[in-house]
Amino acid sequence: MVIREPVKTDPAADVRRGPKKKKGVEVMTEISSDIIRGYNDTMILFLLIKGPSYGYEISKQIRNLSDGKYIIKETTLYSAFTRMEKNGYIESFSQISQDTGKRRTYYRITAQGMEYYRQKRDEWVLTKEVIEKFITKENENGSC
Amino acid sequence: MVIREPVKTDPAADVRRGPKKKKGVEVMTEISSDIIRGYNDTMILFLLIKGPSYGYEISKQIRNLSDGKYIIKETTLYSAFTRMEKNGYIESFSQISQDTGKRRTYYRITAQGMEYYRQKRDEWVLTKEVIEKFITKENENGSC
DNA sequence: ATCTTTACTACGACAGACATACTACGACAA
DNA sequence: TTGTCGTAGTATGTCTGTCGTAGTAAAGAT
Repeated sequence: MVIREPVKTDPAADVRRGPKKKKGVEVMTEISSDIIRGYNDTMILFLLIKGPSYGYEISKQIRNLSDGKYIIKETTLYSAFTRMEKNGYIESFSQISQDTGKRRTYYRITAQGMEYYRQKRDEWVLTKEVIEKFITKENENGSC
Repeated sequence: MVIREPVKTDPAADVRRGPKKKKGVEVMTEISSDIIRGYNDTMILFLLIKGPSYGYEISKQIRNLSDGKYIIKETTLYSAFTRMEKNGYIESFSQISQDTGKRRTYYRITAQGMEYYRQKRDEWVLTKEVIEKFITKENENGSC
């Protein structure tokens, strides 16, 4: 019976918990989960259009494509997979990778998934327009 | 004791339930609550920067500024007010309007609210960049 | 007279993101 | 040989913002 100490024992903790906040002069602007919400699916589908992939790879690709600005949480990613498979947007299949020889769960996009992606893309264009009407460029707003 | 019929008796129901979906050839692309989530506060604050206002007016201004593309739900709006007041982003005061003579709850933005708005604005710029990396322009993506 | 607009409030449900924690295996270093 | 790192996940429960539903109430329009 070991009393859990506040020592970091789990090496993968950073990935799960997200990047450390830089405490310093400048406040690190981070992408909040509220705005990305609902677009995680879109990002995953975008990557699956290029071909089947699996969790860990998708995760890395999102990090890379966003220049490290957005790191998707593991739980968010895998729950997105489950949800999208249930909705028929993706299909899973198990396969042994040629390089590691280990079994992994791959996902491929379906026709419905493509359709959903296109819808989300159109919605994005609309939403962007609307939100930008409420965003001042730097400090151009007269009253402040 | 009246058994509730499925007849629409409430005239304000449209505002609460949002616009009717146009059933026809083209599928109406609507802004989903998932992407606007978290930016309702930002939109409200943006309008309050220009001066104190109240629920109904804010609601109309959002509809107008977005050319009717986004109609905020009443419950969303008023719960946003409550939340933001609790967070210190806005202050409320009751006042009788000159025109109608009726008492209304007005809100004004605080310094903290301005700070929050600026943060959200910066976050938006970042988020937009990231999401656009995952959005293909129309059908330019090679594999489809 | 009844409908519409204005101006709210209350309550509960839902869904996506997240925190926390755990498993398992191979590589490589101290 | 112990420990850390990278890989590749699963399980479970919490939080929060949005939304559906349902009221109240008074002034103005038809």
